[in-house]
Amino acid sequence: MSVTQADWIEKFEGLNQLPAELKDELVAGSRIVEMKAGTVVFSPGQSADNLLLLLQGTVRVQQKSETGREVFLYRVHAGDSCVLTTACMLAFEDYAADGIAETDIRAVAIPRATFDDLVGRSKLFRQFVFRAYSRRLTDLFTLIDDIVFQRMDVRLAARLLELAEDDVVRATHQHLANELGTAREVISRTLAEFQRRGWVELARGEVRIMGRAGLERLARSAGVA
Amino acid sequence: MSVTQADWIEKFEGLNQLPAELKDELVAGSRIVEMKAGTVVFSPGQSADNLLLLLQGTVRVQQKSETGREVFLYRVHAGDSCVLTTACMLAFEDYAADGIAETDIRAVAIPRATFDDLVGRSKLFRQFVFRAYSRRLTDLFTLIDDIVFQRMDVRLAARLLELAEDDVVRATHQHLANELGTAREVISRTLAEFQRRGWVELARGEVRIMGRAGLERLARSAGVA
DNA sequence: CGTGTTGTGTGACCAAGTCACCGAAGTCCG
DNA sequence: CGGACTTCGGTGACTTGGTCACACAACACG
Repeated sequence: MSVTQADWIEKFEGLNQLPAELKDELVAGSRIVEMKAGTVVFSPGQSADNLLLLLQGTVRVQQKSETGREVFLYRVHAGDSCVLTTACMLAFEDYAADGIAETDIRAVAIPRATFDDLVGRSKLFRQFVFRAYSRRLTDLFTLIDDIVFQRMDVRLAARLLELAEDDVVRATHQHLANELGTAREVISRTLAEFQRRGWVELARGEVRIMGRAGLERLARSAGVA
Repeated sequence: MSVTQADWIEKFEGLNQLPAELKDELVAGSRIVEMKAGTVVFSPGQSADNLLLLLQGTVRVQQKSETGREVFLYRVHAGDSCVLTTACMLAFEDYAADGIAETDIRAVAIPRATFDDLVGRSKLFRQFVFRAYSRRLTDLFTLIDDIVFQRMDVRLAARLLELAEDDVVRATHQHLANELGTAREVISRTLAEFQRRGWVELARGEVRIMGRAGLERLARSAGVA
């Protein structure tokens, strides 16, 4: 098992340059966890005792609004910035968002003690943590920017391209609406318009992309003055 | 001078409990800076070499959108969370927002080296930094929530109450529009409505609050189901 | 006292969110 | 198979918010 254990650390740019001694400590002090799709990975009120690094799957981070609706905040993919509960770890005060596994996931759980120790001892590890953190912040900035200034059709086009696998997006209109923080009807109407233009074909629970070109042109028409 | 220098550290809950030795190092390794109202405190592309702790005044943090307009992100007050450029310090990649002094300000500048050293050595200092950071995050979450779900009149009412000094808000409609990420016309219309209800009186460049009660009731009607 | 400049008011129009409701497509049984 | 139920998508009427164009009032300054 120690082979697979030692393995994951190399996947994280920023961690793979740690001195061997710290790598060992990190590997020894953490364990690998698996969760089913749909699991609530973390939620407000539940203090996070572990920092999670996502190895496989995706986690959706959202906030339940006071009005009961949800706001999609960001999505954590395996491999990219990956630090999931940094915020959660650091949040001594309540963390307002919760995270839900969208797929089955595998992650490395680093206990708070190990985490804190490493932050204290390694400049590289600090950089890793801080960088992930600041990426989250910039993501939120651009999200706000999008929400405030971007037209829905543009945002939807972009999101469809992001979510597509083999030019197919498996999601109900309601799901898409949640992702973009809007109403189902708006999505339905916009998709209908896309269909009218021949860019997509619609079926229950899925959107087939027929003309990437059109969607891409619209999506890129973002900040064009 | 060392008296006033040593003084500021006590103002920050979280720092004032540091062991004397580290306090000395922090004081020795930092300096106090002053800036005029209107100064750009930090901006994208300009790597922040100092962590700033705000002692006096307020700084407005905003993002210039690609479309040229501005989004107000948050405001840093002296005394409260205070960590201004944490994000900036940590942002090895580009920090997308910029900060502008709204008033004349005084701040403590902690060079990156000192900062990093302290983060490495003191658990308390780490907590201080992380807590400030997570507060920023939660602020952004609630901001997003507001933008997506809250009506403009509610948000405007709340903001007026926040900004009022002696029941007077000195700001043009354009300023208020920027704060809330909306258009001037919307503010004008909403204020006109408030005036019709006898809650405010309008004059060029200022809003006088005549009936706090009404505004407060509206502002609190937030997440009421 | 004219002449810009800046702040505010207004109407027309479009984009987006809300509400109410319907029908179509799946699901689950007996 | 057929009916009952649930989920998903479509649609029209209406409200709120954002955009555009333009008029005018308040101030600033020579």
